[in-house]
Amino acid sequence: MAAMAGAMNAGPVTENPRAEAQRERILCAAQQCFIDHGFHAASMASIAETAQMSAGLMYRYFENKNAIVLAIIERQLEEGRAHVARLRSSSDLAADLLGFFERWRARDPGLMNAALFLEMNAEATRDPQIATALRRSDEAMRRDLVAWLSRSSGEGGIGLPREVAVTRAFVLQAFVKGLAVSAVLQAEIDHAALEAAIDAQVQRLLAP
Amino acid sequence: MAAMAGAMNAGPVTENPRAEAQRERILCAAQQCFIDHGFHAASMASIAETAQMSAGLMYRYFENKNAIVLAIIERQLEEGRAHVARLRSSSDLAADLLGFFERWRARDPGLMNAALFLEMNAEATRDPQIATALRRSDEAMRRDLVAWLSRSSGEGGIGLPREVAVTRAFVLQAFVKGLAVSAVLQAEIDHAALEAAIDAQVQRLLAP
Amino acid sequence: MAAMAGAMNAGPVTENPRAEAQRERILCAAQQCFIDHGFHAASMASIAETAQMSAGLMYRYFENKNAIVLAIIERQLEEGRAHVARLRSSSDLAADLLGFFERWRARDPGLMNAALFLEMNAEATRDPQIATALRRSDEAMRRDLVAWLSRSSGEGGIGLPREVAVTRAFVLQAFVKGLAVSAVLQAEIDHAALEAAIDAQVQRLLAP
Amino acid sequence: MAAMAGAMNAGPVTENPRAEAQRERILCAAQQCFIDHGFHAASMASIAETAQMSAGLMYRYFENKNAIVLAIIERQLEEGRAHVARLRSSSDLAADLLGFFERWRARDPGLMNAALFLEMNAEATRDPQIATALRRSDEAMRRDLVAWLSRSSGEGGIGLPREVAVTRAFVLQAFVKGLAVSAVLQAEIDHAALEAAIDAQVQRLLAP
DNA sequence: CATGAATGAGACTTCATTCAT
DNA sequence: CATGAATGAAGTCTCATTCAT
Repeated sequence: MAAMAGAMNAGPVTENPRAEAQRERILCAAQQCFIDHGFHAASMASIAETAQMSAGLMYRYFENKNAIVLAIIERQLEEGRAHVARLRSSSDLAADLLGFFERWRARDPGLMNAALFLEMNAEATRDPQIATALRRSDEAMRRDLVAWLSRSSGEGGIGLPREVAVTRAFVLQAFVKGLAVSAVLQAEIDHAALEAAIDAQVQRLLAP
Repeated sequence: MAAMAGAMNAGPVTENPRAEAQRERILCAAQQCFIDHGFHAASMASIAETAQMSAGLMYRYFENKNAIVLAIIERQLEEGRAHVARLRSSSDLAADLLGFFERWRARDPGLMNAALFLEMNAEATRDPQIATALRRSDEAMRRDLVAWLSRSSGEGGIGLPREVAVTRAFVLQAFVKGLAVSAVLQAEIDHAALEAAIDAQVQRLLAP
Repeated sequence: MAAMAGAMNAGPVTENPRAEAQRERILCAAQQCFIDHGFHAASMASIAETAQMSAGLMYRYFENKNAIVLAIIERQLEEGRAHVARLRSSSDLAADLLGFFERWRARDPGLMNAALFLEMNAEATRDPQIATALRRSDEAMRRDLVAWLSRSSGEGGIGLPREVAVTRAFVLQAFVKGLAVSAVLQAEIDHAALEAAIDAQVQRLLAP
Repeated sequence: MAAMAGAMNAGPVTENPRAEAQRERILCAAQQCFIDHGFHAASMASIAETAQMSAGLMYRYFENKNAIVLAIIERQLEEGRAHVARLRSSSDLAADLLGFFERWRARDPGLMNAALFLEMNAEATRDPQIATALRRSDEAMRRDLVAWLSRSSGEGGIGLPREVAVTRAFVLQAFVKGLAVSAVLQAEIDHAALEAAIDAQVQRLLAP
């Protein structure tokens, strides 16, 4: 079973390591360019230059510029989802929220980039493929959230009734997204006070 | 104060009504195009067609495409700020939040468009002019919010201590922004339950 | 009636003389380039240069390179058809055939170009739009031919029975096309002898 | 004579059978691709894929794409010429012409392809190498034709005077080419009537 | 004031060809 | 002998912007 699961994920990686490394190089470069200039303004030429390869070569690994955009989006979404899976307690959550905010504000490159996140949501309004990807990821995250909220506290959950958990998860997601938006303006805000406020919010959100 | 603010904006309005009408036509067209295709993908030609005028004429009223983008952004921000100014009680707030969410989800054309809002925030990351505009608007809204939160309830406020109000305002803003983001995916959500959850959030947010 | 017919043809011409002149410039340039390099090898840039305008401008008058190709094809076909309409007697035909051959061989620019004709037929094999255009023109020419062959000689026709005329028209068309193909190699051939041979062929083709 | 002709072509065949097999694979693939997409639109990559070999390998057997085109043209010409060599009587000729037409129309892969034939003639207009190849083949076929037409009927010929034969051969060639052109449009035509018409044409063409 | 024709830069993409492995 | 990754040039097309009319 574990082997199978491994095989399922490893498939493309191990099948052709060289190709996968190239895809990786392209995606990293693309991510940088998209962050710097946006999906539309970033040119294939600039991505190629960042990836240190010819523009034509990228078409061996991606059908389209659009395919690259999609891949970047999927990637960022997966990364975001991984964070949710790690939640354990209410104090975790408050700390995480504050942590995310600070890292978004600092434009930590290891995290889902806030500007990219906003742009992909805006684009979802117009591109059905992106909308589908986003919706799927959004729902998956909400499912994880609901599972965590409705699990008993003995099992590392919060112990909310299921119906309540669904709406709370939605509100929580909205709050997280809002922190991402707020982070892009890099407003100066008192850290300790913010921590208290977020903490209070979270308390209420997780209360029965 | 109100007079000053009015005077600052009124300049172009009273100077030349004809020109202002033209600007208005262009901005309406541009807003539609930007919503439909995004800031970059919308072409000057499509805006001109929507505005039923020649492409060249637009350059008589706006220096370039970027100036139109900026103007649209300022416009949307002003509109958003107007809503905040009307807040009076905590029940107002909860109802407003739910109302905004539903109208964003329905893509109500009379409201600040969610996709546009996301895109302008993303763009603020890259364009200092947009960043400044957004930051100014954001701070103004927060000031209004803080004023309302810290005014005594006898004067139609909430009566929070000033230091507390500042952070609460920030958190509240984040929550509103998050609702805008959440609205673009048009997820199905139980309306009554959401109302309850938002209400509870607001209660906490406004509690002493 | 004449006025109507005039209006019908003049439509695009008189509607916007400037635009029509530009289209004409483009088409002339395109024809030259297509003759010189073929439909595929001729670049939009080379056409633009020949037409002495920027490449981008051509897209104001034609949606596509393909649209230009199509227009050129239709144009050549119309021109070809006009010749058939003028046939009156069997001596006309023999003289015309020889005349066509010589002009094809000399690459007379005022005539349907042989290389272009071959290429468009080859392309008809792959592009349904071109196939349709060619087929329509081919059939129209054959109808004209049949009409002429089956009209009584008193009315300037040949007086063949209708069923016979149909096949003869087909064979005659094939022969004409074959002369076009033969012309591209510019073989040296005794003119007088060729005239006699063509004459004999035509005699037989028009005999009862 | 036959030995000499054989020797001229045999060079590469006997020198290295392996290499010749590879060339053959490439040429078959190229022919298919050229028929499907035309000389220009067919890519080396598609030819390589059809030939089930790497793109790079083809350059071991052909200097460049143009060399492949040339080889394909020579090949098709040889094939065409082989048919002429088999002519024996006037009834042969009429039957052959009809047969060719039907097979061209049906796009019989075993026969010189009509679209390819047209394209190579068009290209001969621009590429001197192709022109030379075509002219040589054309003349060779005409010589064969003249030989047959001027041979006495006792020796399986038609018995025309030589000067007459030259022109008749030219006209006959033109007619055959015309049938090839006509075949690409795949017009519906009454088979029996066409047979009669072709027969009559041929009668006249071979008459003294 | 208004038009829309015109330009030129630049975007995406394809492809013949080469070369390290 | 064979591969296929890599390149660079070239091709089609779009678009913000200008300017003669």
